[in-house]
Amino acid sequence: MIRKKVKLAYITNDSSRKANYKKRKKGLMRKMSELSTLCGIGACAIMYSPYESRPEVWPSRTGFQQVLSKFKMIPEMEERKNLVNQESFLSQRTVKVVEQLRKD
Amino acid sequence: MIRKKVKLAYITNDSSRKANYKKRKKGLMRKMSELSTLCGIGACAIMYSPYESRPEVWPSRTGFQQVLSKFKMIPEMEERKNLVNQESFLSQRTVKVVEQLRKD
DNA sequence: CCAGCTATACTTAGCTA
DNA sequence: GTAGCTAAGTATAGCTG
Repeated sequence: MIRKKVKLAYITNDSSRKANYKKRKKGLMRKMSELSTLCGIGACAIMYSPYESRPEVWPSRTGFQQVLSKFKMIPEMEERKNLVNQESFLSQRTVKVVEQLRKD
Repeated sequence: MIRKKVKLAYITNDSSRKANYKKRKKGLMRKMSELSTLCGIGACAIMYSPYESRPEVWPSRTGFQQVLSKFKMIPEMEERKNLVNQESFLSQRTVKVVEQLRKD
């Protein structure tokens, strides 16, 4: 059972790649959950893969919304400061995204 | 240098919590990058914390859009199948999110 | 194909400067 | 506050059922 060093490159073998994806996705989800708990922060992630019929979303739909709703606060502050750099712009777009989600 | 076992609970000490957040956020970002490279998938994450003035977004704005644009494919398929469970509903909302982002 | 195992690779808590 | 170290602890590659 010799584990190769991770080579940071696309896994060409189909089944290996899929298996790898499933394992790492699980690990990633767990880590997000941990970070969220340990530091009391909001976070969310979306992953798309050809191996699954649906995008993978963390956290649950409810949590997803709760997290996103918090983002509203930040962009509003940025806006008041009248920042126009790319990053604040992205933040502002995120607000719009939040609004859309909250309409459900 | 005795490292305590991770207790999965909110870190009450302010500076410890912030330091922890920064470290784990970095690790999470790296893992997302790895998964994306290794498996050729699209993924994105957003993290909000009181320790930073802006939400943390992975990957870059450009990559973020590229990833989200891929989601369009899946929800459209779900829609055709006329699925109405919560998960497919979420997928459909994601489409809307994508549309919003792509207007930039 | 998926779940479980376990040795090894990687991550990171606590510390130092 | 930030950056870097290193051992304790965790994740996971390759394998097995």
